[in-house]
Amino acid sequence: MIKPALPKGTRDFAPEAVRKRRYLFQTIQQCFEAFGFEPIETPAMENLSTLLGKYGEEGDKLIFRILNNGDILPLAQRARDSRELANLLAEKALRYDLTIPFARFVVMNQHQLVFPFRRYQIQPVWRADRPQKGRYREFYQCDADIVGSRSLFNEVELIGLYQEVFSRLQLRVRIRINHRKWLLALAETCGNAAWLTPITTAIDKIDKVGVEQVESELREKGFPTEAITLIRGYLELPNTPAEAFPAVLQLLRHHPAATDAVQDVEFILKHLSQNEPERATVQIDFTLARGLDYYTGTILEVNSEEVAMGSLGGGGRYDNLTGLFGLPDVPGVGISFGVDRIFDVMESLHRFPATTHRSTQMLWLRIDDMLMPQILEYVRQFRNQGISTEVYPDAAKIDKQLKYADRKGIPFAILLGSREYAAQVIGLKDLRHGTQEQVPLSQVMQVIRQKLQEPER
RNA sequence: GUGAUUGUAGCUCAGUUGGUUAGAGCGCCAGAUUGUGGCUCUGGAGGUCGAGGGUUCGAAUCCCUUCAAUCACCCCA
Repeated sequence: MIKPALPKGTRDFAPEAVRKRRYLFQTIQQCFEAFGFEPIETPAMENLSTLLGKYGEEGDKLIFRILNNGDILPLAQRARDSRELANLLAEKALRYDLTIPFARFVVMNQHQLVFPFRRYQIQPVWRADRPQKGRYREFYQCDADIVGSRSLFNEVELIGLYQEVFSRLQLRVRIRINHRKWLLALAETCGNAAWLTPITTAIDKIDKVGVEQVESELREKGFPTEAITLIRGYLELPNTPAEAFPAVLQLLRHHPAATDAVQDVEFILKHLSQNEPERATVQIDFTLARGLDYYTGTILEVNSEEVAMGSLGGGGRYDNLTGLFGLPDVPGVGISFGVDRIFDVMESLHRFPATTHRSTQMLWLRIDDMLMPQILEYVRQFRNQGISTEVYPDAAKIDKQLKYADRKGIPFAILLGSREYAAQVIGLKDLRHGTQEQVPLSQVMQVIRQKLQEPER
């Protein structure tokens, strides 16, 4: 016997979880559609070469590779080390995110698409990460991107989209915004543009480890004292727009990139809707880094205000994503929703609406098989009316049948046995209140339909 | 890739310095009630104590190895 088990970091979803997840997908999808985004889908697997090198060195390690079919031994023998071996034996890989496959899609379909192209995509992605809280090896992303436009109104739109979705889900979140050009200007002001990556990965940790740790990490990596002083100043920048913009410009000595970034972020904040106070707040966070190498402008990240959890979504602007696939000068900006984490947050806050539970509305009990033809006919009629209906299949005791209805949360059970038939009625039992009434056979459809429309008490 | 913690019934967990036949609650099945769920009562089924090895007269308990899960780091949604 094989012990039943799942691969690490993957999950089954029971009926209730699927209903709740669908609620999230539907909410997000409705918002995407309301904002005029169009759906696309791409394959679960891509050519390995499409994905390699797009997510940084760490990212490459986390790509799930698909072993080639056929006789792999001769190929394997040509490899000189395990890295080469891996690339020889796998030509395909599972997609790591939705953005790179989207870039490939845009290049391959560039002549058919209408630009600026707004697309959304809701599909699973796979990462060979070690799983932990809020982190899975198979999870869904819901992406919305706008490509073919440099306008900052796109950023304004996408932030509005975040606000709309989380407002509909009744989750309190904080949207943080930063700009890659500030980080670039910081690196250059420190003396070396190549320091961008070590600086950003170091300061990204500030929330967790604090300023001291960040500084000691930089010192260990051999950063000069002046650079560390500058970075400390950067970390201590105020975050209200009125103070932040002059301060960052002064700190970075009016570096042209820093000036660009100030203009961009100022523009975006100015155009965000101001008169809806219940919406998620947007705040400048100079320490927000985000790993993915392709971002060049604005970067965004969403966090719950209510539950400690990794980010619920993120995104940013990339000015040359399709350039990697031979189509230069297609700027874009996009955001992603992490449904699996949003699910965990909603679940821990019991924030799913009650309507996600119910499925079957009524159960017809199997009491007297002589009457089953008639029961099946009623069932057919109710189903045609869109009322979700079941018949208990086994000739079990009534209490077992009722227990089934109770456990499944079915609100109504209907008894039609020989006694009822003799009186030309059915027994209509309301499981929620424990009441039962008799309804004449001639009025069954009418009375029950009315019952189901009554508001729940 | 690195580190820590935990593995006992379907689930959540007890289990004494190593000592007889490993327990509880919940759940499941049956009965009390041959046509009425939830509540109650009675009874029953269900265990390779994660796996393998070692120490011992004797191991769920001590030691070693291994596997798995969880959490944290790195990184990320």
